[in-house]
Amino acid sequence: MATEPVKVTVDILAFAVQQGVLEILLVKRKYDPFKSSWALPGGFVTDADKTLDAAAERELFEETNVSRVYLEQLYSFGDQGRDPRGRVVTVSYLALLREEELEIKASSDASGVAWWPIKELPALAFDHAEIIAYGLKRLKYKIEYTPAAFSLLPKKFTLRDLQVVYEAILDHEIDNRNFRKKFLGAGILKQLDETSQEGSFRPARLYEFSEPDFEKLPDRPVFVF
Amino acid sequence: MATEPVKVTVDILAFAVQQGVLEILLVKRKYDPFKSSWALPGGFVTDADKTLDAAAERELFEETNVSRVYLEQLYSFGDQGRDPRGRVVTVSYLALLREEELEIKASSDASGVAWWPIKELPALAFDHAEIIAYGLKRLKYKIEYTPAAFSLLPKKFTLRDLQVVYEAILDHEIDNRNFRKKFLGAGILKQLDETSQEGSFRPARLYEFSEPDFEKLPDRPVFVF
DNA sequence: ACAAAAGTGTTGCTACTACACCCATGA
DNA sequence: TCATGGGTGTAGTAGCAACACTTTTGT
Repeated sequence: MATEPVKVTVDILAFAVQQGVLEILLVKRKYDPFKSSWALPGGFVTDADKTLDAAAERELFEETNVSRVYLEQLYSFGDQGRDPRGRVVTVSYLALLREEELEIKASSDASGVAWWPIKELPALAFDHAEIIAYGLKRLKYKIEYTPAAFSLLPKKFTLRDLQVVYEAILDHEIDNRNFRKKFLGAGILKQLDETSQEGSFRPARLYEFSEPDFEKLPDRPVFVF
Repeated sequence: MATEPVKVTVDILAFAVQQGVLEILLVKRKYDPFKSSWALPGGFVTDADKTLDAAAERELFEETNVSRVYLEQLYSFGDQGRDPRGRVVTVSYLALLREEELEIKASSDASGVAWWPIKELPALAFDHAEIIAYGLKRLKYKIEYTPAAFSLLPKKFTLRDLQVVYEAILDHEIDNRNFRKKFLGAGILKQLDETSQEGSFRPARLYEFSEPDFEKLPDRPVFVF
């Protein structure tokens, strides 16, 4: 049973919704293989990483300087031949970033790190197109069955902001009356006394997600539109 | 960035429902670490395994002599210290076996391979108790949102057989009128002209799962009870 | 005729969809 | 006063939970 050593990487699917568009973070590869192709941020798991989650967190931080984001393991890819350097098993992670936090990214090595609209992806290294397709499916599912969408919004947001996130990810329009009814009825939003003034029209009320209220619900609500 | 080599294993959570009880397949370890503890079947990924799925299939076959079963990747575990031999990343798999096929298992090295009721597990090696807990959660979810339950039943089954599978996995009783109504209404069962005679009482009609009919449905049915 | 499991309907309620107009604000 | 996005209600429908008795068979 002598076997070539296997290498393990974590790759991160970092999503954000910016100006109503769902985008994913990609890096331009500096070395072969796939030199100067776009690829998912990620890298090898090291002894310093106590857990796979920690490795993903570290890799994401190295690219974006953002920490404390929503991070969740998705799926592992390990087909032979997916990396020309040898057997590589990649554990993929879903990360959800808030638009407000994205400025920070610029402070990292700006060259070769960019947000790409999910509908206009460039050619990708390795099997990363396949990994993104899988992750996108999971993301659509997650916002319908978990409060994951709030990880893409600032602490205070309007109902319109929330709806924009759902529409960007699900890729279709939603009736705003039904949308608001479901979220307001779910009892997981705390209405604030503040409003958001965006232009010369009626200001929108701000809300916060209430994690404790969510946890107290007898059954998990479903946000299917 | 010199790093100890990482090893990758696949471990299989093989479930079956026998006499109305949900059971999982465990093996008694022959070597250290955890010698003679019970553990999940599995082993290292080798060069001969073209994919991780193939590695899981191979490992399962080696323990049970069963092939062509439902097999699906669940989650990867890679905390430092979970294996005293070094950094080991384990990709866990869910396998669903039909009661009828289980005889075959005896033909494998009988010593140290056994089915354990999920509610009466022995002490387990490594972090396998945690892996099983995770897999069980996923299994409960899967039978409510996918036709996975049919992978635990023979090709021909009665509605009672199907209900027994749901009750064993969900671990609670279900109203049989509502249960039958939902499945008969879903349009995914083909009623056969045969019946199953089990004793001195009314014979039950046999059904088959119709995969094509399931695929043709406009939206996925939900089997929540 | 009896024991055992198979099989069957209804009612009330909840939750969803579809749909169009008034409100508040700054310019 | 106008332009802009914020915010609201209802009616019809579909699907679910709760609930108990009759049917078929072998002995």
